[in-house]
Amino acid sequence: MPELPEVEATRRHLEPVIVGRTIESAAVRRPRMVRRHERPEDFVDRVTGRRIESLDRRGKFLLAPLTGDITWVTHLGMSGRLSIALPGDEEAPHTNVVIHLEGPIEVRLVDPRTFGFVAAWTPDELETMFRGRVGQDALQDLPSARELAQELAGRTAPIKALLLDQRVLAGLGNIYADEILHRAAIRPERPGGSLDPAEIAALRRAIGPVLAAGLRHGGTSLGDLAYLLPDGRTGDFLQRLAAYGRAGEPCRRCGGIIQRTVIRGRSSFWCRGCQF
DNA sequence: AACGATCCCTGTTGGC
DNA sequence: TGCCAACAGGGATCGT
Repeated sequence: MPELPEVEATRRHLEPVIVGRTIESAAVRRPRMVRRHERPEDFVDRVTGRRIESLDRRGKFLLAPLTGDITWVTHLGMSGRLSIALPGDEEAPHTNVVIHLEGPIEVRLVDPRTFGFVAAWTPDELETMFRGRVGQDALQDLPSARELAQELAGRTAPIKALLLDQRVLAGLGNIYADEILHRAAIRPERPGGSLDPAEIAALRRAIGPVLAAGLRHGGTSLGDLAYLLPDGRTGDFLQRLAAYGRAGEPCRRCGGIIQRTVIRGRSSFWCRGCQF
């Protein structure tokens, strides 16, 4: 499922192809995929005729500023995928939004579970939507250990839940949160405020390498809902996971058995032997 | 304010 | 073998 590394892999794949091109039209096949607009047509109207100035990312959001102060925003949800195609290419099932660019080429949003979405926002709307909802990017703008300590101070929620909270840190999802906690040797159910400075430092140090490894291996793929790179390759990071999905298997670090517990309704995998 | 539960959605999985 | 309930999860929303 697309977390920060998968979204960044998508960004890097699309950027050289779509930046500088003008959006000629857009088609919304699943109205639900357009969020924060009164009508799906409002999204279409807002993006049509504008040129893509860049392709950026914040957390799991892809941001494409367009000429005329509108930003095309895309979130992949949990099963979303963006691909480049030529008009006439066979469409994958669940192709829910198609952006037609000059060329002509198409950007297709395929998303079976429709948890993803697109929107087109003004700078004010973007600011309003992100303020209080999306924190600093976990890869490009990682907060210092001191800043993290301030975020965690006094918090009673499990550190796992806080890592998933996009306001604390933007970009982590269930898989990478578990991997980061394993690398940092911290149990997921520990109250955020119970972490001492050394543990917070270890947690912070674990974030970069885990995300970089995910990015290096092309993202994580899970079964048939596999995250697919835009050109169709599957990532091989799944086989390299240390904790996620490995309940009952031996820990690669200490040989202990990986446990599965449910935190905030989400599966959490951790090692009883080396996470404290 | 912080926290936890619930809901949305559909393809896959696992148990009988 | 076949069927169906359970499961997966990011983010919005709501109740406490």
